Amino acid sequence: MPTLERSNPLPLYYQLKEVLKQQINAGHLAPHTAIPSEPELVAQYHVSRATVRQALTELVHEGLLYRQHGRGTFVCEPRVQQHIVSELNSFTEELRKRGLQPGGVLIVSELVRGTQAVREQLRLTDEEQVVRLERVRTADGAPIAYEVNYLPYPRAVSVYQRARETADGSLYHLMASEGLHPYIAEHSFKGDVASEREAELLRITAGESGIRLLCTTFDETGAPIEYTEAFYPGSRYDLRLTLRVTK
Amino acid sequence: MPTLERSNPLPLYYQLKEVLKQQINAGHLAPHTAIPSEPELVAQYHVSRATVRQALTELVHEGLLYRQHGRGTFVCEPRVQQHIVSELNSFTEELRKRGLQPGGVLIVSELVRGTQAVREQLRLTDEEQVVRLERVRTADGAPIAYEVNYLPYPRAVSVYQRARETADGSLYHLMASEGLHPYIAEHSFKGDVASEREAELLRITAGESGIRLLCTTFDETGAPIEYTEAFYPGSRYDLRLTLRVTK
DNA sequence: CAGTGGTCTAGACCACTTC
DNA sequence: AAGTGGTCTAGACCACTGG
Repeated sequence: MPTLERSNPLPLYYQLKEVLKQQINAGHLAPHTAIPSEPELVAQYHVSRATVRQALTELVHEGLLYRQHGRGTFVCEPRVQQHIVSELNSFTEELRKRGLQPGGVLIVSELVRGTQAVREQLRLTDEEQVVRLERVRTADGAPIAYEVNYLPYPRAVSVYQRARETADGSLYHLMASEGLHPYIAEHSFKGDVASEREAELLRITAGESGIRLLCTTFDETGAPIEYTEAFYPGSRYDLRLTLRVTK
Repeated sequence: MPTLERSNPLPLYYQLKEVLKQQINAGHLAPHTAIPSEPELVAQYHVSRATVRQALTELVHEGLLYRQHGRGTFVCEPRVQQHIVSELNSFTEELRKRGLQPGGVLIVSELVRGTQAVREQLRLTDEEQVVRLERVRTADGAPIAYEVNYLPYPRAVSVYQRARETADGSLYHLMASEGLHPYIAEHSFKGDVASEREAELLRITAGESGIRLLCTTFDETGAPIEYTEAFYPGSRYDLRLTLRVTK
């Protein structure tokens, strides 16, 4: 059994979380089996019950454990933790999970005024400009999605300067390295058909059905930091989400 | 300032949550303004700091507050709390929010063996049966979605017996009243076109584009309790999700 | 009944932000 | 330096589950 290090700068509850996560992922704790009780964890790891409970409560929120009053704490089935995030916010990670090589082509990177819809989403005045990135996302080299991203200028000036890096990487990773941290993402989408330009870039026929996605992301304070318009052909890509319902 | 009742069977941290929620929703606490500090709340409500922190931590998880180390705790902007849930799991509530009258027509309610896909999702053997509900969902009387729900039999026998109630109400509400509580929902969807049967029921033309949705819901223990196949015409319905990204 | 998680207290020290 | 949230302790009593 691993021990927690008090000399470690990481908090004890966090270290305990990592130990439990590791045991779950390694298969030492099978789904629906009980983990040690709270008093047992207190004794095993020499921490207070409050510290144990902080670790367990967060793991419950993250969907790795569930509690039953009077019975114990149990391991959840491994259904794709935080799939929502990896799916819609880090397209590249999701593809890697599926064994596909993520990539992309940066078609246009420019500074524009933006349409009214874009300015509204990013809460910009008519004078302010936006960074506009137009991309085709690929998996194993094959085009799978058409995507246009808008970011507020000059806040995202460094993303504009390093736009080429988004072609084969994730825009969200680039944004994070520039201090732009998505916290909430609002998606709206509907069934739609490909425009002629999209069909040409995705090598499909115009009018083919797919998903039209609009997404605005906000930082922790609710300030909009990015807006995306995208088209996913139905024949190429299954979106897959896991939504955790709060009781 | 409201006070917390120690004679109230509801926990103190829960009462405090409700008080703060009410103040936020009533507009007494504007977005991005700081709420009282933790020591202040301790003094105001005569509870320990741990109790205050439990209330605040849950409100942060629910997206009503955000914390900044060394600065304070602030009110989030009111972006559709738990929109994921209301949108995809309680269709009727979502429509009401939009000022539309939700309704539906129960076309078929039957006990069948189910296709292989259905039995796999619900983890049933070849012998076990499923409850199959075929519905058209409506808003202000106009058809907006075609939906087929499958539930394990005999666990969901009471849903089968009361199937008519799902026509104008929510299946999830009926399930809840029968002890079936969705905890996780897995959705997959893609752009697709309407079949002839769907087109007829939805009064659109066959081949019109829309979203094909597959959804499996699980209870707290990870046991599958419901499986849905649905089609939303693109011309009738914008799905709208709010995803909260965990840091 | 014993064991589990659920709630709560009254402290303590620390890291971070602001002035 | 003062105030904020972040972490942690060592207790306590309660409600629920199971044998």
